[in-house]
Amino acid sequence: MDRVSDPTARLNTEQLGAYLALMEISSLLQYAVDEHLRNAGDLSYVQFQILARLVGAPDGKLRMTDLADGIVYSRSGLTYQAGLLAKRDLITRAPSPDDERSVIVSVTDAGRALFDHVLPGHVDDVRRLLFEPMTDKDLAALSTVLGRVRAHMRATPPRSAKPRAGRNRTG
Amino acid sequence: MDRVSDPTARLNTEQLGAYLALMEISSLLQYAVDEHLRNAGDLSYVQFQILARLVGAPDGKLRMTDLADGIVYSRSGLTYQAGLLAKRDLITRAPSPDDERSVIVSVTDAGRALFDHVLPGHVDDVRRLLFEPMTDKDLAALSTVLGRVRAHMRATPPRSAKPRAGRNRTG
DNA sequence: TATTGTTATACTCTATAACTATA
DNA sequence: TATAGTTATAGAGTATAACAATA
Repeated sequence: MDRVSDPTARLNTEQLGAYLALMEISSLLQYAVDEHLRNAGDLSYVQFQILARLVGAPDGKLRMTDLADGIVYSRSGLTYQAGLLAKRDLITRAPSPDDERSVIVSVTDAGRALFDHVLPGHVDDVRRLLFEPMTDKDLAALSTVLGRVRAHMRATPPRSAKPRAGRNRTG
Repeated sequence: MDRVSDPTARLNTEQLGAYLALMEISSLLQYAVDEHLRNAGDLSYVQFQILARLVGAPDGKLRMTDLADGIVYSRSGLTYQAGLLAKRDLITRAPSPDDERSVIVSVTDAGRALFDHVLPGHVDDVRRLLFEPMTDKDLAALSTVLGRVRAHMRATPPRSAKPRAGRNRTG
């Protein structure tokens, strides 16, 4: 009985609808965006995110660890994706001078060029699919809610709270 | 110049933020929900969706094609997932009497039982992560916007409009 | 010919564990 | 010991194309 939320509670009709709509929208959007990135630059969404972070970083450099944070991956998954990008000379990797354990990832000119090449279509997809049907009020409302939810999720025990014993969530 | 949307347009700061928040939220939610379904019932999200549709269908029966619609898959992907569910006796498959080409999928009692077993924790995850931080007004606003966006996406040329010649989306 | 579905196959991605090297 | 990252490996999921059968 030390649960924060009550597992016997239901979702009301409006909640259920919103949940399903959210998942459908993000799924369709992801699909569309993925396909565009693949066609336009042979990039997966994850690879695009890596490039985006690097392009937005000071000097176009970040440590592997910094890249991993927020991109959901395991470190080995990031190594794999970074390996693909490096093979195409879109990024380079070099040991950090400060901490020899760390690896500094840098976008190359080719990486920036590809990112710039792909970005307009990406943005266009998002605008066309997601924002086109919204009014300014819609956008403002959406921003408010999503911001709140994101903050809540980030503060919520990081996915599954494994350390806790006796997780009987389905009883 | 026959584009509906202008590819040179940018996303403003608020749009970009909302887009990133949406993707982060759905990603985290998907991750959490996926993990729960896996732990509680050894089900992937897709398998859960298949069961959910069947449970909600008249007589617990649907054709493969009906199942495929909306679940983003290729038909072979659906066959694969249905195969996994059938192997566990959670569904059965039989040729349709009406149209011998079609396959009718039915939930078994075991399938219903597993779905019922897993549902409360699933719902609880969604409520805890997504709806807990929302006010009633938030929910109402979100529903409105998402509903509009979903309708727009469904009406929009089904992902990538391949039939169109000369798709230069990244120029 | 078009539709429904399966199968074979190849590929991508992800996760785990073992490992190296530095702090 | 803890941290940063890689590698090996195995498994899940997906897509494509070829196929069979029915409409």
